[in-house]
Order: sequence, then C-alpha cells, then structure tokens
Amino acid sequence: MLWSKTLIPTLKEIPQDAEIPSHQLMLRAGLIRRLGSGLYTYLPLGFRALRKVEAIVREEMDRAGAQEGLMPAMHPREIWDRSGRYETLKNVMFRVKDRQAREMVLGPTHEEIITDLVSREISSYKQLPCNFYQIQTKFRDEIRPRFGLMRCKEFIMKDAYSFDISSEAADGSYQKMYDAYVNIFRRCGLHAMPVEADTGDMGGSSSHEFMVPCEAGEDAILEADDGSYAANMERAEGFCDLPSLFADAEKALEEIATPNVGKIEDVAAFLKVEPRQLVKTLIYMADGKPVAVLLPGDREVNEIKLRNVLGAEDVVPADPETVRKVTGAEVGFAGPVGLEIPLLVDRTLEGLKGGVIGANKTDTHRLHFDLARDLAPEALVDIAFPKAGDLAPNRKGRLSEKRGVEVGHVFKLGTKYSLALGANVLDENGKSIPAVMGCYGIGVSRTLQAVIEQSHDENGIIWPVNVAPYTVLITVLSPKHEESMTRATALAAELENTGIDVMVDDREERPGFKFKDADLLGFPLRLTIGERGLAKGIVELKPRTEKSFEEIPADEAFDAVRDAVTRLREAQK
RNA sequence: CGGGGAGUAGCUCAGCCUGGUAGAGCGCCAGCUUUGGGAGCUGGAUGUCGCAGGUUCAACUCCUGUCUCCCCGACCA
Repeated sequence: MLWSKTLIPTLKEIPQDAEIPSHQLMLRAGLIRRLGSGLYTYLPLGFRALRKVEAIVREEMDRAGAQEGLMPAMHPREIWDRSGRYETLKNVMFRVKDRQAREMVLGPTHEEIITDLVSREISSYKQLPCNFYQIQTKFRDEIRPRFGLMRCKEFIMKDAYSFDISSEAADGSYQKMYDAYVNIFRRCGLHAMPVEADTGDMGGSSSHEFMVPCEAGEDAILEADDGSYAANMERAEGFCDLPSLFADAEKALEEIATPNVGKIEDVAAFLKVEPRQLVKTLIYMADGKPVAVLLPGDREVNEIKLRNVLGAEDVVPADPETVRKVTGAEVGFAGPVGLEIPLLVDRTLEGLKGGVIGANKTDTHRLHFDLARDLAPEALVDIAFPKAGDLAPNRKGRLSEKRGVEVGHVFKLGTKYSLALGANVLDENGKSIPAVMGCYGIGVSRTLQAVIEQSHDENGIIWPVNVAPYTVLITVLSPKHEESMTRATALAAELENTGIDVMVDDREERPGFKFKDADLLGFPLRLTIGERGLAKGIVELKPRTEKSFEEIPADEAFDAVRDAVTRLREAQK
C-alpha cells in the first residue's frame, strides 16, 4: 500500500483531550478520531491493527473449539425482562423505541440472547459441550467514558458462551478458554496477567480477569511476591501479621474527651497514636437493618465482601440520622461496646489489646480496648480490603499493589441464565436439566490500545509484529527517483506474495519528516531506500526497537526482510 | 449526579481582567531555495470567537441561560 493513497493524519502536537500515552499516540498516529464522548472512528491504519487482533482472537477461539456466529446488537426488551436484567442493567443499557413504540435495547452483552437460542436449538446432552462466540460492537451507557478506547460507550468485544452438562464439564470449558486467553494475549505481544476476580452482577461462582499492568489502569490488583496469588482488589484476600498489642494493654476501659475530633486521622493525631491502633466502627444498613462493622483505623471496608458475609442484597452506609439513633452519638464516635445491633469484626483485629474505640457518646472515645475481654466476638470475618505488605493467602508471599487494565474476563456462570431462559437438555437418563454455562469476554478495541500503552517510547508506538497495521515500512527517500520507486514497489509486491504486509512511504517529504512519522507509526521494520545508497548498491534495514540501521546489499533486501520478519514472528508465536 | 477545568483557524494556544473592526506557531495553497531525524524565505486562503438571549452607541471581552468536551469523585459486568 502506498502511504500517499492512505488517510494517515499524523499530528506533531499532543491533542488536548488525551491524557495517557496510548490515547495520545492513537490520535497522533492517525489511528482513531473522536466523534463524541466515548465514540471513536477507526481510521484505515487503526482498523488494520484492530483486525489483526480480531484475527488472533478468531484463530485461538476456533482452535479451542468455539464456533463463531453473530447475534443482533438490538434486542426486544422482553428477553431482558426474562432474566430480570432489564432492571439490574437499566443504567447501563441504551434503550430505544421503534416506530410502533416497541421497546428495544442496544446489547451491552449477550447471555440472554445466546441462552434463548440454545434453549430452542439444543435439547440433548449429546450436543454438549458447545461454545459460541462472536466479535461485535457492544453498547454501554458508561457514566464516564475515558482514555480513548479504554472505556467507550460503543466498543468491540469478543464474547463467548459455553454450555455443559455438569459443573465439572463446565470447569473444563472454562479452562479451555482460560488457556486460549493466555495464548491470545501472548500473541498480541501483551503481558497480561490472570487475576482472581469478583463476579459482580454477572452472577456465577468464580472468575478470572486478564489484566495488563500499567499506571493508567482503572483496577487495583494485589499480587504475591512469590507468584502464588494475584487478585483484583475487589476480591483480594490477605492476612495481616502486624501485632495488635498496644501500650497499656492490660488497663481497664477509660473514657477520654475528644472534642470535635471524630475522624480517624484527627483522633490519632489528638491522642498521639497510630491510626492502626484505633478501631473504626461503621454503621451500615443491610437490607434496611443496621449492623456495625469493626476494623482497624487504617483499613477500608470492602462492601462486596460485607454483602457476601451478610448474605444481603443491598448494603449501604447508614445515614447520619440512623447513626445517631443507633449509637446515641454524632457520627465519628461510634464504638462496639454497648451497641444493640449485630457486630461484624474484621479478622485483622484478632488479639487486639490496648485499642481506642468510640464511646457512643459525642466528643468521647475510650482507651485500652481489649477485643477478647470487652467484646468477646463469636467469630471474626474478612470484610476489609487487604493492603500492600499483607501476607498472601498461602501465608508465605507478601502482597504488593499495582494497577491494571482489564482486557479479558472469564466467568463460571452456573445455571442462572439457563434457568431463567429455559436452556434445558435431557441427560442420559432422560431427565431435563439446565445447562451449566460459562461466559468469556475480551475487549478487543481496549486490547488494541493496551498494546500501545504497554509498548511505546518517546518517539511513538512500537507495534508487536502480530498486530502492527503493516509489518514493514519501505521509506523511499526520493520518490521521484525512478530506480528507488521501482525497487520499492517490486520488493513490496514480492513481500506481499509471501504474506508480509508492506506500506511504502512514497510521499514527497524530507527524510527527517518521514523518519519521525515512521517512528510515530511504529512499524516493526523499516527499510530505507535512497538514491545515494542505491548508487552503492545498498539499502538500510532498521527494526523499530533498534537505534541504528544495518546496511544490506539492495539485491538481498527481500531475503533480509523476510528473515527479519520471521525472527520477529518466531519470538512472538 | 457532585466538584474542577475548557470551548477563539485543521492542530496547539494567546487575546477577555480594563468592551472599540480577531491574533501567533504549526498545518494548508503557490513560488523559489533546501533535502538523512518534524527545513528556510516570499506571497496567499481559512473564523457565524460553542449556541441563545440580555446590557451597551459598540460584546471574543460584561450578565443570564444552555450545549459540548476533559479531569477528579460518586456510580458501574
């Protein structure tokens, strides 16, 4: 392809509304343009790269035995009513009406649609296991789209759905997808790490997210230094092995005036103790009933864990009025001793002696709290977010925190959707049972941007060979020089014939200008053909990752490029 | 939805406080020179100053409303 015949609007300056490197580079390299918040057009080069990611996804999904199809992006409302998700996803779905005022939604995901199909078309255990996937545009009314393709209202997703006869068989389907994901991200040149994740509103028993570590990531991850554990912060468990014995541990409870200091940091500063020594007592409403939650002053409640521990549908912090009624004090002075409501004690408080608690009396705290002596809780529970420095669940590794972008997510769904939509099959005994499902998503467009976020330098993108819009760029320094162009186009044709895609920069520009653009665009290999070099019978070959080029005889250019491409591809197989 | 910031040429931005016929750099067009890491000179085109009202002899500038975009948070497969 000739550069001069392709729309590649590169920008020298950094566009105003892009903050992270990958977003800036996608705009500067002319891969995408914004239409509105969270809405992007793929320009020719961006689209080529996107299709390369899609091709890898297809190959690996097919290899894992999944079948590709394509479902409608627009659905009648009724099917979402059948699973109850019209209500639960109300804020996520775009809703439209047709001219007969029939209610439709733009699909944010497709569990209902595929499950409905399977319920109609699959009826015997002999047809299982099966796994269907599609690559399609999804619509979600994101509250805050951001970072270019990272979080959009409209984005391209690969979604797959597996159906099995039993949960053991479903575990096998899950593992196949997990393995396929490892292959997909490796081939895309991405370092993606699988982490344990929460299933959220999706339902189901367990899940893993594939995270690309980078600063711009929207998720926090905890990872054990011995490699034994990695989990999304929402889900992560850890053990705190800090001592919870503090000074004056054996003294009796004692009230102390703390006028106008209700916040943890203020109380700690006022009493000259560490926040960790304080016991935070929070009042929550669980399905409308108040409960008290106790944890160290330097930890935060994980409301997901809290909800799970309580088995409650809805858990929210109590309003100040309720706090006053329950504790008899203003917000900031709640304490566990004397409360008449259920108490949940986080396990990081185990063995606490000498702590500081609220006195359930405004402007008053109590010193020398001893958990076992003063409260004697029946059980300790895990309701806090772990912190970097905690022990991993194996009690050997230490946890550290990093941020990541979620590029893929695999779920074990169980029978939630098959029950709701009647996806039953007859088993060997002729008994009708619901299929056990799994679902597996990859944010294809997000993956593309994650590649750039992870692979760039100060000059531009550094495409991994398998997803580069073109593998080779032939920079013709003097397009008017006949021999230069003849050689370039002949070589390009030859390379294309062996399955290597080539862009020829035939623009009438100064060399420096073209080199800058080449680095910005990030093609893995650049072959430079110049009039002077040709006079000496040489051309230059330079990988994007190298500082300098290699002179090679012009007549051997084909072999040299082909070999270099082969090496790059081998390294990323 | 709360908080903050911004909408002026294709891009990056100045001008606004203190009202008086709209600017720079880059890009674009033409010509000449140049030609190995985003060239130089000369000439040229380009704006309903986001939109709608209001104040004023006069509004990019002041006032009111409104729309859009970005950031933080809340929210959220």
